[in-house]
Amino acid sequence: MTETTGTPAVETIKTAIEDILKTIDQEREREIITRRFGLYERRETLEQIGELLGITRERVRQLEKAILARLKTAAADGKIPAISDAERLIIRDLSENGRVGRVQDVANRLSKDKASNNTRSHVAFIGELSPRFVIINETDNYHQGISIAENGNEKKVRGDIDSIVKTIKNHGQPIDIESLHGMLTFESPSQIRGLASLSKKLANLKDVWGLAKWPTVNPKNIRDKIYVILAGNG
DNA sequence: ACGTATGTCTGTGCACAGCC
DNA sequence: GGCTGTGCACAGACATACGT
Repeated sequence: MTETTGTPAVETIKTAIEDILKTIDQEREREIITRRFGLYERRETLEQIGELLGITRERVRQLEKAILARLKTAAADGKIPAISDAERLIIRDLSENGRVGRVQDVANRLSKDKASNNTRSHVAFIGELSPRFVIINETDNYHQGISIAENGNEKKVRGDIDSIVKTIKNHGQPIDIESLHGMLTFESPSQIRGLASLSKKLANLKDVWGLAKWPTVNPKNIRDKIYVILAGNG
């Protein structure tokens, strides 16, 4: 296994993850967390971890829940100092980018390149533990996201995303971020951009946003692409 | 539409410690 | 010894996502 060194930000977050894991006494509990969140390798299911540990998937779920609750309390009480450096980095990044966005995009920016799966998992894990963030779980309609806690809970963020999708749908054609900002009541255009990036129903071309099914923002074949170029040239 | 994989909820049994 | 609370572990039922 080769160890590559990432950017200082990526290394800081990696160190935080290691320090958090050190606060878990039992080997078994560390295994559950690292494997469930894919902190070192790819994510594993409850079933796979249960098989490894010789317990049922349900017991793994119960343990995972209990461990996370413990870690969250410790993090909220400031008992995991290592987490604060990582928090600061993520908060700074989000503050510069609309206070909300895809976990993958945050990880990419911190990596100054396409982030590794590990780095993405690390960012998501910090987001899960820290009370300063809210994680938006991935579903059919949303990418995995991270938001500053002041933006509201997961449900609120999903509602905000939905309102942007609805506005674009009603508009009926691709629209730029500034125009959307004029039509909605979000604090900044970049917040709209961050929220919109979380929707799987939306796509953008040069910061002009539309429904993902519209070829004008999401050209799928050469005909669409030619159309977009011609339309762009008037 | 259907079967399969995965995750979640609920109820139950067992072991153990502390207390009377 | 009997009672009670707690933690651990499991099975079954159900919900949801996903692939065919």
